[in-house]
Amino acid sequence: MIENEKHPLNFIETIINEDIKEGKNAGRVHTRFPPEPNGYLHIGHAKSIILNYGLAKKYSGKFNLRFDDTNPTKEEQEYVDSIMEDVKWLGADWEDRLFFASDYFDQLYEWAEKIILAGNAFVDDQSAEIISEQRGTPTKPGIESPFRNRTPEENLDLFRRMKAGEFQNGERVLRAKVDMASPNMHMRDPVMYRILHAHHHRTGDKWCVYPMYDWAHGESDYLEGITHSVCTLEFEVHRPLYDWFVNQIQETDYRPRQIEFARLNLSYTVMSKRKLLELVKERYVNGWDDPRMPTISGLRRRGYTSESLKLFADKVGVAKRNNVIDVALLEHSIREDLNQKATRAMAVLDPVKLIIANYPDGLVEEMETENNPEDKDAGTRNLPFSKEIYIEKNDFMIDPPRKFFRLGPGREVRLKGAYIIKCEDYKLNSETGEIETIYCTYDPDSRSGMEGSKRKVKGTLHWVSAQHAIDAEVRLFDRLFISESPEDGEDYKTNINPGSLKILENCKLEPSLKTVSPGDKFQFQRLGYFCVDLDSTAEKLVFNRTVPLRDSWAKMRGK
RNA sequence: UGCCCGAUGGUGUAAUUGGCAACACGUCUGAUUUUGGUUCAGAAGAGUUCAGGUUCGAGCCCUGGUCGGGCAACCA
Repeated sequence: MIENEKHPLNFIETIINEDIKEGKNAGRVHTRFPPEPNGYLHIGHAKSIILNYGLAKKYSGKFNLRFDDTNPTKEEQEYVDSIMEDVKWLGADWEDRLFFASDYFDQLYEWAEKIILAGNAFVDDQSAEIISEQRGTPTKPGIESPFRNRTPEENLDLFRRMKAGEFQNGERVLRAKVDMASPNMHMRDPVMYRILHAHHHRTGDKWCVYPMYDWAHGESDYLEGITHSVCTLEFEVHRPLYDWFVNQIQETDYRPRQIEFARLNLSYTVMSKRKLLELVKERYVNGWDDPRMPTISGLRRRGYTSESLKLFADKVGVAKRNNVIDVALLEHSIREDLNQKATRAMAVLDPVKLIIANYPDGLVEEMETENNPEDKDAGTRNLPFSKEIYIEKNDFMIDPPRKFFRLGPGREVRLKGAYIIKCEDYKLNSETGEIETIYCTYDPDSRSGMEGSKRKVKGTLHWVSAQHAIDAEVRLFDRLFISESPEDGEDYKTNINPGSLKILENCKLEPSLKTVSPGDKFQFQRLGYFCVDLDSTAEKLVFNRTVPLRDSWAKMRGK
């Protein structure tokens, strides 16, 4: 349970091992994922979910999903629903432990009264501005509120009246009495409750005082028996306060422990909820689940599998230093997964007609082809072949360079799973000058499987029989931002990639793809991994390109 | 002029109680290949932020600097 010989321990596992060794919390491990329902989850959250759930599994512990819903002005049911869907999709199973911080409002309130009675919290009548001024700055100590020394009785009375709704928003707050001179700003008599006459998505209008994060979070952990409360680095300075609050209410020697790790950053994208919200609201993308978004729902729609995200999280690791992960690592992870699983298919995205002059008119042959060379159990299917086919426009060049292993005048090429053909002639469009038709002959003895097919031929092309082809729209995505770190400049929006979405209307697919449904994943041979989009219907098929195949030819040409 | 973190190839993460830096991605060769994919073989690339110290020996320990990040919502 402690060791995993495949991987060295990350620093959190090291801590957990020590805790277990020391017998802390009876050796239990219990983690949680605590999202605020004020936006959709992104791949950074995926890292956290996979980490927290993974720790629970590894140590035979438990994992909770808890919504941190202490601010009714920002939170919505829509987000709760999407978050649950995403966490579930990632395979993190909270079993019967779905919680909300709002479940604990009564308990929290009761504890707050106790802390008041103990003389460790007081009601402050001052405005937010004044309180903020008195707090000082990181280099200058704060000064104490004039209301700091009210009697517990007066504080209790005031707090009860706050709860009863006698005051307006902002009129009073409950503050913990810690230390206004602390070098840690968070210890300078932090606010525990503020007055918010707002409708809460779960508790309705029952409350008009709402707990602040620092007060609610650690106590929620405590109530749930969380042992290791994993969060991101920016909460590091909150830890003393986390511990202070737990100290106020602690009854046994059980203690939750906050551990901070570095959040995930990805090159060529933004990760803050605020910015993602902006992209959605200002229509730079088509919603939270736009396949270009780094959201979990966007990645899912794009064709990413949850397994690929786990592979990714594994490669990324867990540490405390700030990082920027190359998107290439994400792309590698999905290729790694899909290469094993995706059914291969023939699809021509930018078609040009090719006529095989010596192939019998009207003949249709069924070409048996394997569904996945990486998986023998995937079986085979038949592809119809005929005199007129489509190939990819960029698989033909009139005057090809030496290293171009594709079709050109006088050149021979293999049609994957079918015959070897030779280009005899071509015709250009009289107006545009673009290639319009390619004329070839085929070698009847070169059908796949025949002796004649064993010849060495430079290139192999994918193709689709013209008369059997079905039409589809294919959406190609590029990175949403031009810049590797779009948040560096003044305004990240100036770095938006105007060409991040390209829609191809006239794609030709092999007929077996007629009956696909949204979410189905394929490798379009020689092109990349594609999945059926949510917009796809039987009348109009729509595919998303998840990621292209590695392309050493494109790389050569780029140089 | 405060407090808290962090610093290892281009990127990310490792390095048993201190024992001459490993893995992954990326890059570059070559082989195989009816996907210019996959697979396989190999290469380049850091001497661990700097300066001292302890030690037979330091990426790991100590001291001091430098650089980077975080902290001053009635947000989380």
